[in-house]
Amino acid sequence: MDKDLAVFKACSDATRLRILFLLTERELCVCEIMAVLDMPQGKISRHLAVLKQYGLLTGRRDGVWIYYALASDSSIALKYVTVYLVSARQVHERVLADLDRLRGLAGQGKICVPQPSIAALQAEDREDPVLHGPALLPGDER
Amino acid sequence: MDKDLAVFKACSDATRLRILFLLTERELCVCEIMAVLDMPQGKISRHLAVLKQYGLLTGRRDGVWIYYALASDSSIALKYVTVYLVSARQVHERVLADLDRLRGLAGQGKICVPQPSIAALQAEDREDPVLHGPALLPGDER
DNA sequence: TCCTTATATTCGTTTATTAGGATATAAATA
DNA sequence: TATTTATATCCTAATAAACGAATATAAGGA
Repeated sequence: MDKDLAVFKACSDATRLRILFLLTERELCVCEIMAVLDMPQGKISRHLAVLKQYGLLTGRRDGVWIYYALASDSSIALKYVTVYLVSARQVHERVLADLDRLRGLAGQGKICVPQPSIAALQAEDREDPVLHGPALLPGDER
Repeated sequence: MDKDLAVFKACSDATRLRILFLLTERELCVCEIMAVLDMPQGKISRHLAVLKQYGLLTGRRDGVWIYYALASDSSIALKYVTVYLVSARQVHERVLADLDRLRGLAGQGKICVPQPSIAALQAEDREDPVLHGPALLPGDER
């Protein structure tokens, strides 16, 4: 029961819930989540740590970036929460807005790089500064 | 989204989660929950108030007793939580023990009265129910 | 090696939550 | 009306959670 309890605790914060909804779209790195939610880096990182600690997320490092994704079925509660997320994401205004913003960011290539390993190789071949985008320092607000 | 958030907050406490599991069995009055969980009355009442305030429970007064029951579908999250409760109640050791204890109590008739409606009928025989004032339920404003 | 970037973590403070104990209220009954 | 029972609420201390700001770490590249 403790694992289930942890899942509910993880979901009982507005920021974390928004992050979970975003991750129903695809795996995301921290800077993407920061950009969509418009929140400082430390805050996002802390919440991601909580979500991961409670077993809702997995993290995978790819170079400098760390991509987070929804964990699958680490507890009974998580199974149902996942189904909830996929279902409710099409209903809540705020979630829809967040997802729109996420897709918008991806199109402009301003934040991070969708496939960092490939992009890094391409960047070496041609000199395209737009791909790298503006520096995003911890604590930057937009 | 706020309603869903409230549901997760409501579920993110061990005592409240146990109460919710108990209520998958049937509606219960406070003293039954007290007896099963072996916790002081004020604590149980407070948690029930939280659950009701967050929309997870309904309360109905029957004489001196107030019976609480799971609310149905007051939000998207609650719908999925309810399905979770019914599914997970057969899995978690502690929940199984709680449910056993609940059934044991009912058999002995020591706590409250198993069929409150009968007690209400008995009361109606002697006195005109119209004379009774409106019931005060937790969370109601005076 | 040094610098930059992305991310994590620590620190101190503020703001919820929770619990225990005491008290209040509502209904039933004598 | 007074008493008893079931339940709700209030008060205060203890605990946990969240935040902003600052600092630390880890990887990549010059």
